[in-house]
Amino acid sequence: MTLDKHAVAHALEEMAGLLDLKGENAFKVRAFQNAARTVADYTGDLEGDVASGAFADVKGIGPATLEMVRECITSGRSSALDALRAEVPAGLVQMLRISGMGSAKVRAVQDQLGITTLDGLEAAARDGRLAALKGFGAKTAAKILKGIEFLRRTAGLRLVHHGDRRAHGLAAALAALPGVERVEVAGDLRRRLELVRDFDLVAVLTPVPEGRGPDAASAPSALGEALVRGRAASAVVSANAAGFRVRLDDAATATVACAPASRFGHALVRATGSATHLEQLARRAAERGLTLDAAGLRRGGAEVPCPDEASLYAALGMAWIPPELREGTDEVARAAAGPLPRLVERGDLRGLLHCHTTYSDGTNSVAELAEACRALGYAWIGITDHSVAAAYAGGLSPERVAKQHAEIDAWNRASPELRILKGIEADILADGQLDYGPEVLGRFDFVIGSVHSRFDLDEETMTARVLRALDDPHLTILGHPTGRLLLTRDPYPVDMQRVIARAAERGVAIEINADPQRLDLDWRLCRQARDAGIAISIGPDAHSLAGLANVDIGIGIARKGWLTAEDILNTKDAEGFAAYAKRRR
DNA sequence: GCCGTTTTCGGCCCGACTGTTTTCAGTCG
Repeated sequence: MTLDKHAVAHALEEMAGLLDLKGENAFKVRAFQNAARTVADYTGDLEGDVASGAFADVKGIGPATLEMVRECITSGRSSALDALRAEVPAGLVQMLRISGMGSAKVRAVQDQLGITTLDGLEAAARDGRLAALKGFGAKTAAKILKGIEFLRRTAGLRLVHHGDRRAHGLAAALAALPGVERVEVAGDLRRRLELVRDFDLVAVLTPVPEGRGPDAASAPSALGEALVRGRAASAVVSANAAGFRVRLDDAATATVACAPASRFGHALVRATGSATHLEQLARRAAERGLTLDAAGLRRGGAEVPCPDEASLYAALGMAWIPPELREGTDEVARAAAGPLPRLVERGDLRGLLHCHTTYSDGTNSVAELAEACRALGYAWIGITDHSVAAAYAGGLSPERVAKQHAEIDAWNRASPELRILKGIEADILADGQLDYGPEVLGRFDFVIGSVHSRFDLDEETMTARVLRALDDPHLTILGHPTGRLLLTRDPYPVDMQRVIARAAERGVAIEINADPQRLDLDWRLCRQARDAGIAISIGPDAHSLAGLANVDIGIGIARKGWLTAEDILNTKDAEGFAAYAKRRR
């Protein structure tokens, strides 16, 4: 088994963490982090280029990182990583994920208290031993306790794009087995929830011919065992005629419902809907003299065939409900009352908003991003590098802004088929001001304003900060409005009700930041924002060409929030979007 | 560990903030 580029990048990242914990040179640590990013962002054929030697010429890849990548790709493991794993306790690696704990503090805990587990750290934080350490104190101990609580609360969850890769890998392995006709990924992933724990799949099995006994090869338990033999799963947890459940290598489980083609629609609906959605469907069925449960859809004793989902919803007298909506809010009642709105689709987007170039912390040039967007079929792109206050990200001085604008003007003169709009992701400072003055802000076609620092303000102060930014007539879009980093950091405290009201009043759009770590605006607030009259933008927050694909994750969130093409700013043409941005000035 | 070159070792993104100190190390974005 070999590793794909994401798994290789993850291995390099883990290597960096372990080296850091060992007290290695910080630049050596960064070299592995840089290599991880280089691999994750690599758009070429990684396996082929490593084999041919071309990958050795990539900037940031040297002898040690090349060897590690090569080994991961050819053998699926890294001897250097295995050696370090044996040396550094796993609990220390977990501690690195606690906000406020870097390698220095973790090492202090290990060296001075002999603690190497989260449980041990928690006990020391509670009984005062931690606060007594040099460089620690009561506030640090309290912050670490909060961090441990966060880790426990999010344990076992994974980001949606990681879930996609894992589930589709399993689905492919299952689909390759004899007797399996079709496999679909269902469950939380199909509903496009931002975080997923376990997986649900539906498999259509080849029917057993009349008069012949059950085909051992395609019985659910046999399929589960075949997955384990093929190392796609680690163990079969349970199995019966209707399906099986396997454990994956990381303790998550995958439940596979097995159905004949005539009941595929029913199985997919069951495996996709939230519990509330399924209860509402069952009530609806009962109202119409039908029975809907795990066994199928029946009228009297007779099964109603559901070869696809539409036939099941039709039998219940309602329109097919897109999977993203099946959360048990009001989608069943709405679908029963009439057709649902047509949700936004990738093909509706004409422009791409929010991406970073080499001018700040992106890895591709303006021209490379523009070229890639043209190839993806976009008509325009809004470049938004970081602004001057974001020093860590190489934020643009006014002089660099002028240089970038000259480059964009040259592109636009030479390449009319894809227009570049001049944007900026301006920092919202602690007092709510944007970090450029009106003169510089006025040079941009549009401005995204985002909070990137001082997350520790209380809710009142933070809300006032964001409201003041919304008052700035240069602001076009409020970027990632709560600052959350899924599985890493909770949202900062901000009253989103007041933010939505003020954004509506001022005519400022709100972003769905489509970075899978953010997905912020949360889908649960999308309808409310739209109903208040707020336009929504979908921003990949791309820092590389690979990041442009974030848009697809963002589309899932927008759909989950019931948004249509008309609600989304990116569906405008370039002139329409530029005019939208100008009207507040 | 990687880069870039004045080709063999010095520099690597950096400023603000916090909690700890009582002048600064550690963390963050």
